[in-house]
Amino acid sequence: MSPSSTPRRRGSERTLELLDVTLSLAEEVGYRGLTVEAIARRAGVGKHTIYRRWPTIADLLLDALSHVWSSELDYRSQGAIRADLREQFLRSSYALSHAPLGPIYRAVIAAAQSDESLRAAIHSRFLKTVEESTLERINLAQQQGQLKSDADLAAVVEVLVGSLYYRWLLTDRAIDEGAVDGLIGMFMDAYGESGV
Amino acid sequence: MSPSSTPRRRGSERTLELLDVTLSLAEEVGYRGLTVEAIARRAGVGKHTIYRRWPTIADLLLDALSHVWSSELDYRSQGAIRADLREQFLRSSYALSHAPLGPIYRAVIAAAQSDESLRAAIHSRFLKTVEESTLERINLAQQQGQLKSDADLAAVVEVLVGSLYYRWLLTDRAIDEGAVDGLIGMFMDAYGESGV
DNA sequence: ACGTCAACGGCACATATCGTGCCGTTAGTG
DNA sequence: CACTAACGGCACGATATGTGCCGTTGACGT
Repeated sequence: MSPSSTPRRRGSERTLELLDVTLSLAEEVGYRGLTVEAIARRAGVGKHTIYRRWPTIADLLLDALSHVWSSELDYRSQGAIRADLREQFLRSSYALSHAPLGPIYRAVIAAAQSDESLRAAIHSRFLKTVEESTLERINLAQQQGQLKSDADLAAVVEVLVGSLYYRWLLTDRAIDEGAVDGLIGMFMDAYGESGV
Repeated sequence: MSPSSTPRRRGSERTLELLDVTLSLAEEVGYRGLTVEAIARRAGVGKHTIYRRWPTIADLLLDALSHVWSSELDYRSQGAIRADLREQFLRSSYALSHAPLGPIYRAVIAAAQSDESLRAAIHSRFLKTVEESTLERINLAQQQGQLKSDADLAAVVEVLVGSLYYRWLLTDRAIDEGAVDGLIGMFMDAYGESGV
């Protein structure tokens, strides 16, 4: 055969290839297609090649999430707190609502409902990061006098993040600009220093 | 045989029996045991008897949820808004965190992540009720002058409910008195009329 | 250039679940 | 007492999981 057909066996390159196949499956068939069999089939790979790398499909999906999500997490931190939150929430919400991140994340969260340690893994690998970066950003705003100084911001962050995830996971309402503006408006009404 | 052994075939009584078996399975083996096969096996019933009543397991679980949840939804509405919210949130959180409601609800929510219409069904059958009854209670408080008159309470309710569900579904933090008091404290700080 | 060996693809297997079909039995109705 | 629908039990095909086996391939050291 000509060298055009893909050569086999490439160690860690195979790993990236499998992550890409996982992402493209999520693009095309969504949550339902994210099985070990389907991924192996599409990748032209034995199931062992997947199980050798990830003990369960959840671990694969967690890595696939990391692979696609890294650029979404950091705040730009350059403008007013209201504008920065708005941009960050809209960007995150867009990612949640579209392939490939949306279907994969949904699949992991669904699986986590029957696996407490997976729930903890999701929280420590993703949600904790979201909470912490948001906390840093509003802590900065508080230091700059844009927020009341007596607010318990750590608790506030959980409420902000929770509100978005609730809407995403459990309602059929979109996380649109109206929803984000409403949430941030509420936050600023409650904690913004008047006049900011 | 003596009449002591259960007679077969009882129409709508069988339906209630199946709901009870579903609840007891959730008690004992949790989320993982909630399969049609397992329920049929424990009930000593052919699978048809289940499929004849509910097109999918999700529909069965929705009915089982209704069966066990009806008494948890209504506010007592007799005290101060802060105390009423506290009691209601703690009661709901306890139900979410314990069998049989917790495992069944988790199973339905997991299934709903791959089924948009199921997500809508959950929202309209349960979450909408929760949101509405909470909204009614804090609307009453607003009319009684316990809350600021310009607050957008409908949006606030989504945030309150979302915060509890987020913690329940996606973190390993318990919804304890501290969490509830923190949430309500934030709500009252933001919207309570000073001195209430 | 050649050997070695782990990674690999392909296949099969045991197990579990889903949803459906069939059949003989049983309970409620007229 | 006969009729009929609901029923329990069983089997089936389809699909997924996780593991085992086998022959092949490619990267690496010598």
